[in-house]
Amino acid sequence: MIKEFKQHIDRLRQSGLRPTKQRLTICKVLFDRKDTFHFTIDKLKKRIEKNTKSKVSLATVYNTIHAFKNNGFLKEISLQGNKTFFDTNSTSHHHFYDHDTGDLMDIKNEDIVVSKLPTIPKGKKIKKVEITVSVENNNHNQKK
Amino acid sequence: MIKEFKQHIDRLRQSGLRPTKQRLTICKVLFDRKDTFHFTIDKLKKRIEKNTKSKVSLATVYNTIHAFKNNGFLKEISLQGNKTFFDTNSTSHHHFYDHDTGDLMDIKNEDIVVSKLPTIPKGKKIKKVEITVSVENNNHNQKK
DNA sequence: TTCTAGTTTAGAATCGTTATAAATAAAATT
DNA sequence: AATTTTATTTATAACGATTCTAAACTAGAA
Repeated sequence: MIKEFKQHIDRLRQSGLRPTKQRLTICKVLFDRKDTFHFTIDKLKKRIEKNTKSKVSLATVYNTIHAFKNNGFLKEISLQGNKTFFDTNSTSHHHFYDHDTGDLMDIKNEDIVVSKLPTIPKGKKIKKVEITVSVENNNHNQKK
Repeated sequence: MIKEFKQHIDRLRQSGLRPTKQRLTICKVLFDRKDTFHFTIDKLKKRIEKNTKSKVSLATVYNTIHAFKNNGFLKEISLQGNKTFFDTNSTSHHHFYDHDTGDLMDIKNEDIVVSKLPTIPKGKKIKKVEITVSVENNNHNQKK
């Protein structure tokens, strides 16, 4: 029972976050799976409701996701439009964005190479480089 | 008088948009200048109020900017967080995002080279590639 | 001049997110 | 183990950005 959560408890403690019931519930939903995935707050809330008996308030979902993001458990993804996406893959990587379906897919860091970068503004340093490759169906804008 | 707007009227007509007073006012504010720039709807509204006698309702600013974007007069810029930026430079290019000040700066297309791209998902083609280089002050996270 | 479809407008509605402040729970102290 | 402290959770209010609505207006066509 406790064992099930041992790793999550440790990780939370290491970041100075108290391992509360709610946070462990969210950890389970986010991290106890083989593959990483992308989500919006809204979708996560629904997934929690569907997959666990615990109830977590919307405010807590927001609080927790931000705490997780600030501690490097999650990445926030920049996308056009006003939807905010998060990614349980917190390693350095990039994304395909499917314009037709709204799907996001990871691009491994080694599958994309930037061989020339512009001069960085004076007094500044690079914090991160984000690349989004938008794709669409082959038959877009086809003449008949 | 009319001459002043001739080019804007032509461009609007070519896109099937009626050259209304409001659209021409916005065209003037956006395009009658030497340099391109980045803006939010909010900032544009204020600029219109300050630089012209005409008044344009907020709803019309939204309508017009979306029409302009859909017709390729403007680019929408993807950034983390929920602020939506537009760019009067509609040519293909990328951006520096200054994490400390919130400033956006253009990166010319030729100043950044992607020499390896991942395999595109089946049945899809690339629509666009967007690169955002986030920068921050050199002294960030410095130990004293 | 009249007609019609497109456009503008103020204001209401909606959406995602953050703030508030009271209740609760975890950890530290006794 | 009881008490105190501090962090966390919660429902709900508030907020800012954006979209919707439907009535008034206007450009261009007939």
